[in-house]
Amino acid sequence: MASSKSYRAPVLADVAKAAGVSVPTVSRVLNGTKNVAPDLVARVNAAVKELGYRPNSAARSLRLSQSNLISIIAEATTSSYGYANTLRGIETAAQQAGMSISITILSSDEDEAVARAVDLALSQPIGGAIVLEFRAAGMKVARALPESLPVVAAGGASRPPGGPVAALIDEAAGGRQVTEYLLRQGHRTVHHIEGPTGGKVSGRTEGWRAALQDAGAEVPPVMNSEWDAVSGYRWGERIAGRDDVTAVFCGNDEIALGVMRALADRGIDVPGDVSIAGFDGQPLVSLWRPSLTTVEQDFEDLGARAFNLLSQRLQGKTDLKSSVVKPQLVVRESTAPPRA
Amino acid sequence: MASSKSYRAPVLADVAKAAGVSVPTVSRVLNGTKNVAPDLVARVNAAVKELGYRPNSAARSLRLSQSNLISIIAEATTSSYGYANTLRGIETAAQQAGMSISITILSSDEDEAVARAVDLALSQPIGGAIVLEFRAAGMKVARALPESLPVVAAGGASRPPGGPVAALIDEAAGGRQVTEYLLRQGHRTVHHIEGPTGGKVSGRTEGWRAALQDAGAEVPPVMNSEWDAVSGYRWGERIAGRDDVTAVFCGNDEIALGVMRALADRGIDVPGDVSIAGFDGQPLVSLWRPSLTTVEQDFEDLGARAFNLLSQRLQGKTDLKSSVVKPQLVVRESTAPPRA
DNA sequence: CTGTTAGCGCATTCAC
DNA sequence: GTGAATGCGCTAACAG
Repeated sequence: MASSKSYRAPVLADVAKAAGVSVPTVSRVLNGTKNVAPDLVARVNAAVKELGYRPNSAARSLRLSQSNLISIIAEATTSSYGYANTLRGIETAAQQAGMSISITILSSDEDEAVARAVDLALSQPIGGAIVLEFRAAGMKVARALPESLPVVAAGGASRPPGGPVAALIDEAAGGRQVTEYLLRQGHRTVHHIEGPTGGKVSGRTEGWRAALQDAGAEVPPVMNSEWDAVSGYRWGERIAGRDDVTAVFCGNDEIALGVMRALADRGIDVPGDVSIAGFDGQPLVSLWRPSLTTVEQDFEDLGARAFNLLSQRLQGKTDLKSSVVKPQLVVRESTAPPRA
Repeated sequence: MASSKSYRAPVLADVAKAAGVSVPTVSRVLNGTKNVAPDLVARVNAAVKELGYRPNSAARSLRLSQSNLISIIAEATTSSYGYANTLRGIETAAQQAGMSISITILSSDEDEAVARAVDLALSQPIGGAIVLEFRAAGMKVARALPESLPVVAAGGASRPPGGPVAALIDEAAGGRQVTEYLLRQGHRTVHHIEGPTGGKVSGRTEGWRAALQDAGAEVPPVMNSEWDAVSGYRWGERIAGRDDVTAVFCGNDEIALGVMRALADRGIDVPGDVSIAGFDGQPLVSLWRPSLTTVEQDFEDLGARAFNLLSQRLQGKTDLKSSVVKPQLVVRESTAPPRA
């Protein structure tokens, strides 16, 4: 293989010379244009393989002013689960389509950070972008991107109209499912610990509230937490002292685990004294004791849908509808009817 | 802003015209070349801002035959923790250096999958690559990449000489630490559940074995598992029946959690009857009951080091030494002296 | 200090 | 069918 001292990657001209044809002919063969004599095709292909030729994508992008690189712009998340899996979903779908992905992480939702991230993303020859938005700030990014760039959003937030097309998780449905389930178990009401929503109303919270209202149950004040388990633990400590709380729907699995640990440390039984439910469906929560009832989300599917949407936009389709993934309630040991 | 019907991104010529100078002058201003009259600099900068000019990176890459895009090639992992955090470490470091990352996931370690992944990575104008190798197959990728491309490896595996420079986690030290600690607690020996190693000997296993041998302790047969918790659970079921097992060092946290759950389901007390230790240091394991003793690894640091190594190679430095991250034992509730 | 010229690798006109 | 010429946007060399 390549082992000469100063190695220069072969270009079309090298292939053309090796095959004894002209540069355009090689180009035609490589791009599948018809009207090339079969024997020339064979000679060109042989030369390509012989030299290990690879098209120079910079030149290609320049010439065609299009690219098979798409950018993913994502908020930094402490919880890696949803993020990593959505990414995997996008990457897998992109790979099948022969496209590459680049990723840019947003360090915060401040304007300056947004601008820097957008600059960086745009510093590559990208054909489109996917904005990953599980928390806030995604809209800011979408707005900062040039209008000429195809953009798709992916995430759980309920979206105001007018934004880019999106692949969404129907979080409201998930919040409703788990709340209705807990009410059905006989709880008078369900408390809710919410993660930081960045000003917007979380779909999880919407669904929870709607379910309570529909059932005529009291809607207790929302408890505000960070997304991590330590914050959940702190809420667990507070809940431990209250006997009006019999069921808690937590904004994500980490919070739920933190709450459960705090309750356990204080000798409060889950689900005997309090039922706890999470949101996300991280694989590990099924091993917990008690294993966690939670709302599972198929993040890989979400990622795949986002890519497919973008892919269609890239092909010029314009009347795209947002794609919605339904989360699914998984009942485990951490929830039960209230103590009689 | 841009809202005309057919929008064409401004190019240098547009800026030049707007500023009333020539194209190269604009280029000089943008690239910080000295020897440009201050008033021209000002006019150019104004025009740039006015038009919202962004350099076309495809043209730039083509002209300079270099790129500020680097590719990360990673094996698909079920556990997202180490992967996601290493990625974040790389991305953060890259972002500070003004570079972008693209990522390609290896679907398997078969030759064909490797070739496809390499092709895809190389289909972008990348300046270098980082191969993420926590399991096997990384060397295959490194070999398939052109020799002219700067490559750095990152991961935990002990590396045969001759490969690319690498940022490494000293897994052997971690395995040794945890094993020595358990022996010090009074265990006669320490059992070990190993993940799939893809033919190589895991550093974790090496360190474990060395520690036992140094202490003159018996070296029990290694138990082979997958990396996931369910596989761990199965080993837990088997261990539950054995009273010669008093301490188990698991290849990762997932396995450890699986083992603990299996033991708990059978009424076996951890750490009273058996001590369990993990490897990785996922944040959630501190919330477990009992909380898990484990070997923490700083994956973000690993990623940052890998990028820095690559960055230096990109700047032409050639005598680079691999960089080693020391993992750290964190003792929690899941380990204790054996029952007397 | 500034503008003119040239060419990176490729795909696409256009002649033949 | 095929080859010769052109230009995508940019920067490095050259002249002035």
